[in-house]
Amino acid sequence: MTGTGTFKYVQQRQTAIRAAATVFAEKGFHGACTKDIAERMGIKQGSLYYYFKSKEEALGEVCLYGIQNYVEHMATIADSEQPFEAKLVATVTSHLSSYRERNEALKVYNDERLYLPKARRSRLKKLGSDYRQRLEGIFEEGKETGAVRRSVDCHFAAQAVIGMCNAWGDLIVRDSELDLFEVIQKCTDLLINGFTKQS
Amino acid sequence: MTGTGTFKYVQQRQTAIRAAATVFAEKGFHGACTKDIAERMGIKQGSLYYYFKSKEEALGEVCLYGIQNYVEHMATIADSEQPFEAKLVATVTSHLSSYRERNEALKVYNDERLYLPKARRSRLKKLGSDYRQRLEGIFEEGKETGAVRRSVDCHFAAQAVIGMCNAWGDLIVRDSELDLFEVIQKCTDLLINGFTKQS
Amino acid sequence: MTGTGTFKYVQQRQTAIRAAATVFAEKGFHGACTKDIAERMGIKQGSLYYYFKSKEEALGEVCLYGIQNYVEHMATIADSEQPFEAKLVATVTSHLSSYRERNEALKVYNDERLYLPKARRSRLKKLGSDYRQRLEGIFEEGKETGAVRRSVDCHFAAQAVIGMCNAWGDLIVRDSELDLFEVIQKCTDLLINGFTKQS
Amino acid sequence: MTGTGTFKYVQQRQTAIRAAATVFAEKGFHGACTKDIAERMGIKQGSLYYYFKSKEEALGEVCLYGIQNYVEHMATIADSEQPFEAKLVATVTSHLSSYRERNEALKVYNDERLYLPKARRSRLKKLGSDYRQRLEGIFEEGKETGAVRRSVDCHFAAQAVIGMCNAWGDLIVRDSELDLFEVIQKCTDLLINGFTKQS
DNA sequence: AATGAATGAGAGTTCATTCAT
DNA sequence: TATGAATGAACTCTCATTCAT
Repeated sequence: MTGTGTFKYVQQRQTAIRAAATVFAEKGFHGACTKDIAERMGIKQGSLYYYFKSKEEALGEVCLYGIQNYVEHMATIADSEQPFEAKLVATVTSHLSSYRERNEALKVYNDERLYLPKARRSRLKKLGSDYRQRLEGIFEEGKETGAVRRSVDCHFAAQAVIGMCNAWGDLIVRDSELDLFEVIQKCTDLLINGFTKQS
Repeated sequence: MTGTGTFKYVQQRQTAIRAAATVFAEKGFHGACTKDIAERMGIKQGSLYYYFKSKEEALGEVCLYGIQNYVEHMATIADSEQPFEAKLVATVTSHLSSYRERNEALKVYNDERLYLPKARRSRLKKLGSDYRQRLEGIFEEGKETGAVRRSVDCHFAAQAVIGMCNAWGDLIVRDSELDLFEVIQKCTDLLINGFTKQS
Repeated sequence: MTGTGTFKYVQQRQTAIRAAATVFAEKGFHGACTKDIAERMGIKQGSLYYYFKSKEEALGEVCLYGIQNYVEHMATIADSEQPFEAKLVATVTSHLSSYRERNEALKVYNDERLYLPKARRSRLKKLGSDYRQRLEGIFEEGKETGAVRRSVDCHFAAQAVIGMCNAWGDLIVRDSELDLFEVIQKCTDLLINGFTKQS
Repeated sequence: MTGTGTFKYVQQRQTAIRAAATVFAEKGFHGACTKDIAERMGIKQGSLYYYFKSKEEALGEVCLYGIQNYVEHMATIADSEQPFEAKLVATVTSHLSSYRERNEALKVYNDERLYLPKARRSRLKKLGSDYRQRLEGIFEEGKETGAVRRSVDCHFAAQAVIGMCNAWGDLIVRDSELDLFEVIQKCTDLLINGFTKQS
């Protein structure tokens, strides 16, 4: 790996990451083989190793790519000056939209990251924790302004939002006909109002 | 294969299924190897094939074991004579409790079933659909009795409940210290009331 | 690797070690391939791994096999009650005979042991040092009894004997027509008398 | 390939040969890789092929470089007008000094030459035989002048000298603290007088 | 004179699976 | 009912080599 800096190199590496994302998402890390990845980007199997030191490194890069900018989004949302409900909508929108755009990479992050070597996994974990903590912060803010019920456990709430988004994310990835905005709207409605009739 | 029906045979097969569940849950179907499964139940690799025709069959059995009685529960719940909210609580309770008892098998069903050959997968799918449809039914009933808001999309609602339960199920499997009943209570609270202040 | 204790297992493993010795001796560790080893013993490549965890382990076993009983011989010789010259003859005989019997394994020990992982290498090194030290001891004894000139450096002498035996060992392995006893006799003659005319 | 004759080209090729020598000496021919060689001389892997047609050719050049001038030395020594013992000292000195200067190349010649294609190997072999024959000649001369015992087998003697020098050469390469002249002196002492007390 | 990119052959290793015992 | 031994296919990874630039 010499031409690490070249324009073409950087570009091809991106292609490789996306190809890996697709294949890992479909077959899982262990079920996928490097040949599939290489073929998907139009090179031969061995050539993949010009871009990744190992299959594992490819997984790492895919995971990183998957969450990176969705974690960044969250920072923007959390720091913005909006009422609670707007922030919640923004969060769900960002999260689910990510699934449409970086669909596979995000799915891979969720399902396969645990096959990463410890060192790499904990670096990613930090990013994930940041995300959850900021979301918790949004709920706490909501409690202070009175938008959120006092009885709500903010830690639980953040986890639940993430869990639900990921569950729907899976469905979104699998079924490309799903109307993204409908899902977003219904999710936020559930999170805000629950299913039962308001008295 | 002589004593296929023997008591001991049946019992050992159950042991095998549970061993497979554990191993598949931890390493995924492709990441796991038959040797691991065999060792976990104290027999040698080759002997596994006395109980399963193939690794794939083992996966099938695990998945079936994973959802079987939780689907049956649902039938009971749906057919019972209770108000909407009670049925919802019962559903969440049943679903999450399953994760504590058959934890791994259920996780395997969720994460690995797609590696099953088509025929087998669609048989399981039917069970899954049954489950979702009955849950949808509960929501529709709720609407009729006025317990559920008219604006709620029952299909979406059922999916959302399942998604959230699975997301928490994952956490439950991973972290055995989580208080199951607390989770159940908070989930139902969210589903019923949402997070925002009731007016 | 289960049947570690079986008779057949132990026997086949020995066969494997000898096959590996032959192949490593001929092509060197890195130049050899596991397929060659397997074929030489009449099994398929993959089956080799029933007997060795890795190619490297095979190398380790070959090296051990190569020096083991020749180190043991040396202990017997050193502890025996013979005059210096008899011990020297015995040493050269034992060393060179080993090359005829375990020819390849010994060659492999000499040429390839440095490709072993550190841990294993140092365990072998200890055996080698033992050998040299005992040989040194023989020379020191020789000095005391007056058989060896006072000016001789015993450390150097031991090293030289070993070096010469290995050099001839190589030739012996390569050329199976060489008369072993002639070589032994000439070597000891050189070591005892040198090449020049006695005054 | 335009500037094949250029001064810079010739010089770089020498650098390449020496780099190859070092790497082959350390890892063996098959254990070494062209990337290592390239890196050691500060160029990229592919660029090596500007200087060598193949890895094998590199090995050939290294071997040649290794023995060339030490064979030439021998011619000078053999043709000189000196008594036997002086010639023997000169031979040992030349041989062992070579190890200090061209250490790796000579080691490579000894250990790896057999991986050369036949044609090239036999060309080198001729050089080696020349060397041995001239050395044999020295011993025969010695016999005629009465310096060497009549009972000595000249062919064996030459072989033994070479063998011992190579064995010590190995140690010299490995341990750079060894006092070269001490080794030379002790070797010649052994070859001339043997280890036992002169009567 | 040198390099980045790619290739393809082959290596070591793993593993589901089979089968005689 | 279970096992030891073996297999063969698949997979990851390495590397000598090529070639346009």
